[in-house]
Amino acid sequence: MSITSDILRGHTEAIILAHLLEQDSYGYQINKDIMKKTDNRCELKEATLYSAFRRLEQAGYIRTYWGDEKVGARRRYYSITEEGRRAYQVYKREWEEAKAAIDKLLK
Amino acid sequence: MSITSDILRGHTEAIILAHLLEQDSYGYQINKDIMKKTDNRCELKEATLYSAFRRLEQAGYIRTYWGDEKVGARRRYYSITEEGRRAYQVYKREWEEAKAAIDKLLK
DNA sequence: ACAAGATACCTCGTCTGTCAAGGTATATTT
DNA sequence: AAATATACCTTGACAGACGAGGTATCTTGT
Repeated sequence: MSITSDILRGHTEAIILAHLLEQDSYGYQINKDIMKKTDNRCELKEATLYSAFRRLEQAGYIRTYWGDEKVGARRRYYSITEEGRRAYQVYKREWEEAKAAIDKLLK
Repeated sequence: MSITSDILRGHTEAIILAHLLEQDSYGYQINKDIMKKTDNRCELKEATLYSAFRRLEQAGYIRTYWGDEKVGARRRYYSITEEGRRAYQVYKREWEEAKAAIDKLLK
């Protein structure tokens, strides 16, 4: 069973930042990683992903640069900024709180 | 800190059903209960609540009737149906899965 | 007596994130 | 030569949340 987008909603940015915390990456790869890590239960659709990238960049949480692939399609890499790291900590704490609250409500 | 609506989104219906599992209730009361149970961290806004009621009724998960208050404002009560109970179990399982998945993604 | 606040219901229109559908280009496999 | 995988992107529609507004009743403080 896959996880509905309404449940994932609001976590997209945190999920992306969490990935960039480990290492710089690019859209296609991030997408694949998320699916793999969750046994295909979470899938961020491309359009969703790219709009999240725009928001994160706008907010100054990520920076972007083009990879220098000699071969194959070009890749746009993303890296997390200091501000992004701080934002991630907030997202993370929000998640912990939300988790506790929802657990209390869904007995 | 309060929980953003984007994080709560997708759980509204489950939260309402969970309440009706315990006992029949009405909008205003449900709203208060949710806030109390979560120390004011979760607040479903009225408009949100009522639109969820409409959806749940449409889906056949809840039934509604007017209370017979002799005094005070009239109350519209909601009660969960058998179908609603089954739906709740699905919502609940979805939540457990989503929780596990997001926990994996937000290290 | 009157105002303010709490209880209780509701609707309309706006906003925002998701995503289906469409597009481009390159490399590899059949 | 066609299909598949990699890799990027945009547009427009949709759905859920909610701010702002409304109605009516009862209680409390002054």
